[in-house]
Amino acid sequence: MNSRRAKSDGDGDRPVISRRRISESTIRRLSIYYRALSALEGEGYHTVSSKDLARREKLTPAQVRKDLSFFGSFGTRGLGYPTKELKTRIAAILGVDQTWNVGLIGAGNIGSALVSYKEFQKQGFVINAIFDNDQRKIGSNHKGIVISDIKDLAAEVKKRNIQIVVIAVPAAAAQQACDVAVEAGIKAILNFAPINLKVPNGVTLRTENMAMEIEYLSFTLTNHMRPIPT
Amino acid sequence: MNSRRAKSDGDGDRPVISRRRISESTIRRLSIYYRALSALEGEGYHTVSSKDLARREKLTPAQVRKDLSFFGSFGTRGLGYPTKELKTRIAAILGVDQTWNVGLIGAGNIGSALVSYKEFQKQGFVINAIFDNDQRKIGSNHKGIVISDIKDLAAEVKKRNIQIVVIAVPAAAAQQACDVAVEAGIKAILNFAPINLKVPNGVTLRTENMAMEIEYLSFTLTNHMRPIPT
DNA sequence: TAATATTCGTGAATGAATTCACGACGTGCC
DNA sequence: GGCACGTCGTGAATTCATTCACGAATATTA
Repeated sequence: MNSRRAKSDGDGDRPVISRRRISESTIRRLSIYYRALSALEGEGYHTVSSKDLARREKLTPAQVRKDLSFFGSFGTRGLGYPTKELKTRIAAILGVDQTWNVGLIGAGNIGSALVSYKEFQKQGFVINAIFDNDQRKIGSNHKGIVISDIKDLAAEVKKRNIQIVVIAVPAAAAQQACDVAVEAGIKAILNFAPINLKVPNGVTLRTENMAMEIEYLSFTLTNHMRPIPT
Repeated sequence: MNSRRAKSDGDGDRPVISRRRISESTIRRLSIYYRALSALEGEGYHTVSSKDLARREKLTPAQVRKDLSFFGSFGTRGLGYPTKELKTRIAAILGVDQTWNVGLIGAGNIGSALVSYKEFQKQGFVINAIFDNDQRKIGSNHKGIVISDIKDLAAEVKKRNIQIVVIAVPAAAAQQACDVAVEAGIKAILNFAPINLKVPNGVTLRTENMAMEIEYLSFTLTNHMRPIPT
């Protein structure tokens, strides 16, 4: 049994991110830079150096420069980066310069919290459909959004042009919810259930496992380790 | 006759960690193994091989073995790992074989959701104090827990032996909440505010940034990248 | 018991990410 | 202009993480 990783995407070879493979860490840091730049802009800074940015977010100047260099040359030697313009550029790279329609599966505790989560809205992620399979919830109004039957997900996805689905159902129901979303053609899923979901090639899945983070804390407390900052 | 060099007589079988630096990724995977083992135990497996575990969680067998080897030799050659015992061992390493008292700052949407989050309770993380600075909320009862004034945090931490604090307040108030917790002697903080908090040495901070995860999705959609599984 | 099949544990090899170090370029001052 | 200084952009060096590969130990079967 040859279990070497098959490169089975031979069919439609997409123009994968033109240049090089960008590491996950780099993308995460872009989010960090983006937030920092928003703050710096508010504080009135017109330019910012890699050193400033690094100190502010506890990174190294070299890393900031290297990360940004994957996407272009945005800085001016001797001066730094233009705050506002860099923010705009990063927004375009991350895709937060547009509005994304988000569908939420699960109208429970976490789901409800996400509907009101300001940070999502601020970045252009708009939840405009909620799905559940509980007949008592279906039809009721939640923060201005009527809760739909999950059976109607495919139809709603099409009607509302939903591009991202957030799964906030119990672990036992998560895979099924995921399958429904995939079946409807969704290519990006954010999962809050503490379980490893299976998705086909071509679908991006991110799992937000809150239990994992708190277990990390319990590990450091238990082992009296020197803490590792985020 | 021992052909291989005998283990250096010094640290032959030390169960204690701290020798080598354990990487963050390894700790995260321990959480994954722990959850997988719980499931496998429920499914009736008495033993599990690194291969099984790896396939189940989309990792490699070598990585599973390497991760576990940092903490000891738990397996039996030719057979695999004893499911139940390994689970117990990992629980001890992660510190989820005990109850942790958790204080929650912020009785808003996210805070409320966390109080009801089953996975926390299941792993022994018990929220037994809630703090807020909104006078209208203070004194009211939330799922059986009376909401306290954040001014009383230090006293409650002592009284209830709280070891972990979860911050679920708006970004603008997060650093202040964090400072109060640190001042009260808390050594482990889980932060849900989308901001980089400053903590002194000796305090472990983990930040759960949900916006960052959804931005990752928007990045992949924007750049038509090949998805990277969680 | 002996022969074969599994699977662990781990040093070595490889690969990936981070940091270093320096040339190039721009600013600001005299 | 000329000089001193600051900062970017990036190949090279380094550090860190993952995977390979194989000996040792155990299970299984005949």
